[in-house]
Amino acid sequence: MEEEQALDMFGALSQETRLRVVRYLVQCGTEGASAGEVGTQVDATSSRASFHLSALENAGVISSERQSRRIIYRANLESLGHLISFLLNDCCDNHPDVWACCGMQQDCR
Amino acid sequence: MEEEQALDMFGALSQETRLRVVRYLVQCGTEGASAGEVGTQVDATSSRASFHLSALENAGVISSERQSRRIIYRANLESLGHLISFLLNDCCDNHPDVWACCGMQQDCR
DNA sequence: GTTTTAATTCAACATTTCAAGAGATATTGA
DNA sequence: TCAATATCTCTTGAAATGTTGAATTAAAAC
Repeated sequence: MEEEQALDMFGALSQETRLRVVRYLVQCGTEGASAGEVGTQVDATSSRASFHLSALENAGVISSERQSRRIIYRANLESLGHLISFLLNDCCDNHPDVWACCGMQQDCR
Repeated sequence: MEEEQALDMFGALSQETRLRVVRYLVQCGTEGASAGEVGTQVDATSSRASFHLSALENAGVISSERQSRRIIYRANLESLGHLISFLLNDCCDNHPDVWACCGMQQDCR
């Protein structure tokens, strides 16, 4: 993963409402959820939800698809995985202590 | 890990200079590095380095220790590990697809 | 075509963050 | 104590971010 995208993703995840959105969308799985549903779930007005959804989409954390009059958002599990990999490998240099704090053995890859 | 600390850590990591600081400090290992060294390494003025170092310390990403006239900073590998664990478990609900993108098998814990 | 629903965009404002430099504080050694 | 070194704090101004409500676009139903 490019450093630039990692920075964008960290920025996207560093906001309470957006983190709640991500969690909710991960729960929703492949079904995803419409902008309206997401807004209701995270207790945000429609414009606020829209603002944060597009911030998350720009950072690559989630993706969207139009389905008739609604727009369905889904968590982008692939890029979230890549972000974790970036943290673990690029930033933390694959350090055993970091692995240990994740509850993993280093030889499990 | 508390959500609040995760938010703080994501915010701390979402800035280019600070991410560079973290990477450098991880490289330095238990030895750590002084504020001056870090500033030189990441090409920042002393006040800027100090500003970002304290932001990182407040977020719990790094820790510091005074050694006579210098202050030695070290990466906090434990909290970085916890952050990864938070992403993997709390946010991504331990989803197999996320594990796959990290290059790991799910049964390796 | 008009209305309804879903979502986005825009403008305004407040808040936060960042960079740079000047000055303050703490530690050491002469 | 005084000078030198290392680091932090404060201030300033510029830029980015977050919230709100109103206006706008898009699709569907009548």
